[in-house]
Amino acid sequence: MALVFSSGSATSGPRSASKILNAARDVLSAQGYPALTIEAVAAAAGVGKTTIYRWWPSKEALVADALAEIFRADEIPDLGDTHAELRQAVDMTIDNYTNEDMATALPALAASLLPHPELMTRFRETFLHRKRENIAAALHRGIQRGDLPDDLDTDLVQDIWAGTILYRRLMTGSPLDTDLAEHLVQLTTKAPPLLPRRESPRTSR
Amino acid sequence: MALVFSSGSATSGPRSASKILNAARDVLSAQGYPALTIEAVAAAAGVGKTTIYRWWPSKEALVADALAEIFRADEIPDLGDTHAELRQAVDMTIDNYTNEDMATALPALAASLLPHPELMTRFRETFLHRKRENIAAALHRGIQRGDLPDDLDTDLVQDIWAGTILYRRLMTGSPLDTDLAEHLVQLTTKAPPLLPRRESPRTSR
Amino acid sequence: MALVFSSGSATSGPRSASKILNAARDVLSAQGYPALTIEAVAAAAGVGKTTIYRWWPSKEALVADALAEIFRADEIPDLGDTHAELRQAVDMTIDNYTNEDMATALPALAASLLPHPELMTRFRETFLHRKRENIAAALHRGIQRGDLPDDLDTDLVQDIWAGTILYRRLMTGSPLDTDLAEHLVQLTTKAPPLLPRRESPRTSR
Amino acid sequence: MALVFSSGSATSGPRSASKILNAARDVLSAQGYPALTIEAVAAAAGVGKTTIYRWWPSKEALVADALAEIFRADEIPDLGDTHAELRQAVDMTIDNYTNEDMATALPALAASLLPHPELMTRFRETFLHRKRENIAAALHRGIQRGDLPDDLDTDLVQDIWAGTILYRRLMTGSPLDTDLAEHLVQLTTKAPPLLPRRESPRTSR
DNA sequence: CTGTAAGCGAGACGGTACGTCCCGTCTTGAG
DNA sequence: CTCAAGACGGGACGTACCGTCTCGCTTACAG
Repeated sequence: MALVFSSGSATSGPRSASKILNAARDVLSAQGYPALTIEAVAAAAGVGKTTIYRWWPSKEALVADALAEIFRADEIPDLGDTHAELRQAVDMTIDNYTNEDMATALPALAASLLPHPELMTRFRETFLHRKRENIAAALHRGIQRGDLPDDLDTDLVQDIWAGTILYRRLMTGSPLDTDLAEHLVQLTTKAPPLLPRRESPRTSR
Repeated sequence: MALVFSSGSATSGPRSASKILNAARDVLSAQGYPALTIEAVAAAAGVGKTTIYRWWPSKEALVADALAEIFRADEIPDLGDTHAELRQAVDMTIDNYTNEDMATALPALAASLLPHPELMTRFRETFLHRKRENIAAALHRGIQRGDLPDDLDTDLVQDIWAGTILYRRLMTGSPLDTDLAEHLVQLTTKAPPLLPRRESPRTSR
Repeated sequence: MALVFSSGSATSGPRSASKILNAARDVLSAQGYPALTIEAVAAAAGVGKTTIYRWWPSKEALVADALAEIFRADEIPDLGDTHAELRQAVDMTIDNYTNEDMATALPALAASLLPHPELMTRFRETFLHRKRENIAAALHRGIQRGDLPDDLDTDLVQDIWAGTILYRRLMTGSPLDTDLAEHLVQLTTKAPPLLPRRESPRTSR
Repeated sequence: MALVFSSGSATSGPRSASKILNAARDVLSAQGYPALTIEAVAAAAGVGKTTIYRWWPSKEALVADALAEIFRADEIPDLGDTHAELRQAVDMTIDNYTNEDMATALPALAASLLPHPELMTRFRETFLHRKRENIAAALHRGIQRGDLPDDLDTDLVQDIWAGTILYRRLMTGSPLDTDLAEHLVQLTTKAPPLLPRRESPRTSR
């Protein structure tokens, strides 16, 4: 993922981009988000502040690029097993939020982008789009196999998955364990829970 | 809700507490979270900075108290209709995150409290505990009525509800409409998706 | 001379004014005018930059006040001896420009004020007015005694004295010794003025 | 005058020397000395910063060369009239300091060179030496004609002339008019010198 | 002709200082 | 005696230039 928040053209990227992004993550891990100042990153990277400001318009953009590099959005391989694939999808999301830096910084980042719709859009595309596409592909395979309902709302499924995980991380502090993962998967596969406008087809509790 | 983040004894509350908390919300609404500085609140409240620092140890504590006053955690009345009660619970959560100030400031607040477990605990108790108790009461009524499974994981239900709503507000920007509310309610009432620790009874994957 | 370039009211002057002005002169002496930065003065004074900027609008104003405190503008006592009084006047001027800090910083200061007529006016009044008044008083005593011509242009006399001294200090580097002082005095009192090393007071050319 | 402050050999001068020196004066006239930065000159000259640094070691050296090109140091022609020749000498000095750029930049330049004796020496030679030689020649003609005292201190005369003019320009802001010029000339030739607005009473040249 | 190296424009780079904003603490003066 | 007003030491902001450093691109001379 190539510096989508940097203002540099794709080709003439900053010479010290990786030095800077690594330093940003180092500072984040070592001292936490509040200590993640541009000056601290510049010092940690052995770089002038100017160089950072030359390529990233704000701390937010820098953090976004730094996190984007470690945000997992893997393709889900076709395992022939819908349940296994969905577990892999959920586990990937859990991984993303279990990562200390990500959990610390992502919500702060999202919160600080909220008032800037244009940046928010870039943020969504960078962080979420690819991941959601990949998971949607797995869900569609499940539908074609007949393991999932035809009219499954793949966006809602993903909102529930990621939302629940984020919420536990951010608000309740409940554990993100295999139990949770399994629950979230079964939420999709079992019964008719996520079918829009249906009269519970195969449901006979 | 009484100033749980303030360091003052419950009785000898600050004389200008409400002036200050109102000013905090005014600044938040008018100029956004980044502009919500102690100095700005003091100026808006016509109060010395000292007075604010006397009662709240940090900007976070002040914001927490300011938000706590407008965070809805109503008791769900016994309507005799499980579905209606659950909709009321979900709608209340949606209301909380639809409020502009809340949506702006709550995630930022939570993110900034993450590294301070002790404050985080206070935060959870203040904001979530009462609301969750009230919703749990409604869920238990549903269980007793036989409308919901005996072993429903009421915590997980609430994590899913609030998580999905927060996630859409914070990350995807998708609408929080009645469709979503209905989906979230049906997720709980229909089929067996949210039963904890089961060996997926009638499922042959 | 009380902080004429500071923006504080005369009464509520900065608490750390003298600490700051001393630090400014220390930095000037130790490291020279180019190193005389606001940050360096703040550090040397053990003071925040803010405190300096609160009271002085610019480095120039600060330097002006710092120099004003050591700029000599003494009253010339009535010695009954015109020649002695004028020597005292010239010596005072030489003293001012012999002082290393003054010689270094005054011309730089004046040069940097040139484009700001309003500041330049304040500068003139602060630095020159009192001194010139005092010297003019001595000159007028000389006129009344009949030692100096009735229509002596006291401004021009002073411009010549100070100008020659400044010019030597700034441009030619020639020494500012008693010879020069005597020449400058005799320029006013006697003719012909520009003969080197002579005793011959009223020597017919 | 050939780039005495440039570090290039006289022969292999910079191709764009005049472009750069003109640009320097343009910036000086248009935006003042504080805005006279290397980057601004480079931009105005359509030249890379490197090119400037290749030939001039510092901003001071560049400014010195730029000013040297417009600093008047003409030979005083033998007019057969001492008074007229001296007026020409004084007028030339006044011209030099009446020029807006010169008055702005020369004192700043001299002040900034003060702590660098080696550069200061080069500066004096470049700017002053030729001019002083030429004026000294005129003074010597006056001595030979018997219009000036045999033992006139030609250096002191020039220090007084230039010093008074510089001082008025830099410090008092008094006008540099023909009255002043005449006074300064008469200071050398006659006594008593410092009477204002006289019709040269005892003067029958 | 043509290669090749010096001179050049452009501007990235590590830095320093700027002047501002806000922090959290301390001091003062009016009611 | 309280408390608004705000001075204080400090840290980070985002900007402007500094002087150094690659980059390719002329361009002019040597082969």
